Amino acid sequence: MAKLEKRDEIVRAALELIAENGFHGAPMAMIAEKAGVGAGTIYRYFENKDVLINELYRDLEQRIYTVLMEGYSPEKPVRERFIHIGTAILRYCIANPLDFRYLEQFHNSPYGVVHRRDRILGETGEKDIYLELFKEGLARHVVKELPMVVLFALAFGPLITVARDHILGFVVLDEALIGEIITACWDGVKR
Amino acid sequence: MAKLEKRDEIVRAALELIAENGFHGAPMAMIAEKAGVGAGTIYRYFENKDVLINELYRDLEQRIYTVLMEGYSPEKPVRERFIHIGTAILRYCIANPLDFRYLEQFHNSPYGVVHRRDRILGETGEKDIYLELFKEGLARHVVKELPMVVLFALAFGPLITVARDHILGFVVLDEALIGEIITACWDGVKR
Amino acid sequence: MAKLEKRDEIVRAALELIAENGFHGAPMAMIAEKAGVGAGTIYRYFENKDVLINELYRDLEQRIYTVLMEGYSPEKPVRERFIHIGTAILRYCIANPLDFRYLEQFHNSPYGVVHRRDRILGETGEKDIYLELFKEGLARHVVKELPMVVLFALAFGPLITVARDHILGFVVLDEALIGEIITACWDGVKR
Amino acid sequence: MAKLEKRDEIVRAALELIAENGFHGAPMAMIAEKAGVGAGTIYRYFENKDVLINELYRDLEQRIYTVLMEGYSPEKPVRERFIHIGTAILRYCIANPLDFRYLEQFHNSPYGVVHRRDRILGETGEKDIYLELFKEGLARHVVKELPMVVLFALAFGPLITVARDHILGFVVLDEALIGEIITACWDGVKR
DNA sequence: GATGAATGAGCGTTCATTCAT
DNA sequence: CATGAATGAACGCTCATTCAT
Repeated sequence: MAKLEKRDEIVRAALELIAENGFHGAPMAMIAEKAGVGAGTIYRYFENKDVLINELYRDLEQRIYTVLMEGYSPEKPVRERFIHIGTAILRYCIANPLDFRYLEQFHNSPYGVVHRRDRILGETGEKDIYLELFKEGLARHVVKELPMVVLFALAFGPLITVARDHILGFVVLDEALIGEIITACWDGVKR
Repeated sequence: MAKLEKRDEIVRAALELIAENGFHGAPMAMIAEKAGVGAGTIYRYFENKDVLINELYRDLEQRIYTVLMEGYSPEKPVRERFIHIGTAILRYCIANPLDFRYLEQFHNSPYGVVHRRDRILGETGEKDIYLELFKEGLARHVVKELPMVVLFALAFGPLITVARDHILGFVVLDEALIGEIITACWDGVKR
Repeated sequence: MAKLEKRDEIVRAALELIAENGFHGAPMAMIAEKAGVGAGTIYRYFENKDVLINELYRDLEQRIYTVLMEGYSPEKPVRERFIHIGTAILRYCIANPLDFRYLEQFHNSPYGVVHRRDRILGETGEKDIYLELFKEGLARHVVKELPMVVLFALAFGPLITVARDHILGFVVLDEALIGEIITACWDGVKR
Repeated sequence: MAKLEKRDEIVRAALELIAENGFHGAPMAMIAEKAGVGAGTIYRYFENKDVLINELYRDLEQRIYTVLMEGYSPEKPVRERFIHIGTAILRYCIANPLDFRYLEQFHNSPYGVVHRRDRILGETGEKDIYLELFKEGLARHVVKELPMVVLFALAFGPLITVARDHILGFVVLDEALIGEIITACWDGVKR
């Protein structure tokens, strides 16, 4: 097994276990077993469990960013781009429930708070697409004049909630419904 | 210290520690110390940690329900009632950040999932106001024809996100902004 | 409730709980509840749990001694007296399984060892009947010339084992079988 | 320390502490300390305390069975075989007092009851030698016509009692006395 | 005298991390 | 390098005992 393969196996195992059982439901020994490596080996790739959790998050964020950007054209109107991203996010969560569950575990934990606090200055990641989008929307007077953080909440908040409800089986999101949801979010954001 | 005082002290300590550090950042011994009681004493009031967590949640839910219902008039139009509740929720979260953090910890955990699943059949609690409200809104054709769960998400999702952002200091919610946010949520929900 | 009644209630409750669940299966609080007294009250009658356990044992021993002596005539032949006592012991164990279970718990525990060690000098209690009986048996040359302790083992050992087996339901002891067992024990002891 | 050595050290420490102080006088931490290992290490070899206790019992039973069978010839007369086994048991108990004390602790505890109940159907282990022996004895009309359980009691009960008395120092069993005791047991059992 | 709420030491067990092989 | 056995601090919880009422 090559070095990168091994790291990958560890990350995959950690993702799955943490997504399904939360942070305490994923002891290092269990991650190691699932990854097919020795328990000590994990520590060659990640200084400790915290680092593993944070790097896994960063990996995931990067992966999602790439997906969201597929077919994204900055020339299109704000509304269309908004719908593109929202739809992509929802589709991704539905197609990758483990990723979504992991992100939730992460955001709702001390890790998430620290992460957010770090973001406050140098914003990076998927939020930035929204940032750019909303900046343009504000300039063109097509979105409401609200703080960026609020616009983000109006656009993103409902998506998280429905994605969770879908994964837990409380609602079934098909393409039609996804479309309606994103439109409704746009209604909340648009001027 | 009277009997009820002691129970209260335990609940307060648990709330604070769990809100700030999550469930595993709040060992029973630490809760006991913060509450100023012996470790064993907690078990006179709560059968075990799970029970403590669930009762604390129920207490909180009850308290919030009472606040939300203050000044609520079922005769008023759907829109007005929607705004009343949304505003009350946001104000509560801002005024009681520990309560809000606790609710988040709870909802994003196995406890929360069980709780939600229980709700699906015999719905009870504060959500029911929304339920009733949206049912009427659907009957009067003033809200979008979407599954109840989705309407909840559109109405509630952004509130959670902005409340968290406020508590973390990413935005300052004043009365004016609260009003604008709730109105925007209504835009997302209304037909 | 009179003072002696209360003591009695405590002893009865302790006997039952310890007999059925062993020493750890009988917390002081549970004994108190079953006895219908406050937990602290037990400590007015018994200095601590060890004392309670030992006094309970002494009570039991006394009670059994009395029963064994019923209809016992020191003038009768050694063999007849042997059979009288053996039969009485077995009947008692069958009729009072809780007492028997308690005695077993006691003997097989640090308490029992201490108790036996205390006995080594000033022997007292039910064993003494045997002691006297065997002394006479030796003098009259009707029992084997073996150390007293060994005679005791030959006479008493099988009774304990069958009593336990009866209580656990592995054999049913009726009067006929009891007679055969005691006779067999006599065969072991007699010259 | 090799792997098997460590398991052995744990078993030895547990045997000694439990034999001397009973099950609750032998906390895992104390066993670990006596064995010269960390507390967590025990759990690499035994799933939990119950498993440790049961495996230790099984080890012991196996060891004793081997000793009892040394020089045992199934062709010899019933009486001779009875004496062989009885003598071997008594010698073993005297030579290995800790083993004997452990067995007593085990038999007089919930573990022992479960074990006995298991035996009642599919009998296995050292008792079976007696079983076979007594079956033959009954067929040849050399032992009394009593239930198997009672024959066991007559043969085995006194041995337990004298072994305990020897260990506690109430009697000194030399080879001559052992011979007399076993003969006396045979007197109890034989027709 | 009687009570039972309060205590905290001690239990069995888990798991992130280390380090000899 | 990779390993996984070993570690021990920390956890949730119990219960004999005390003491204010």
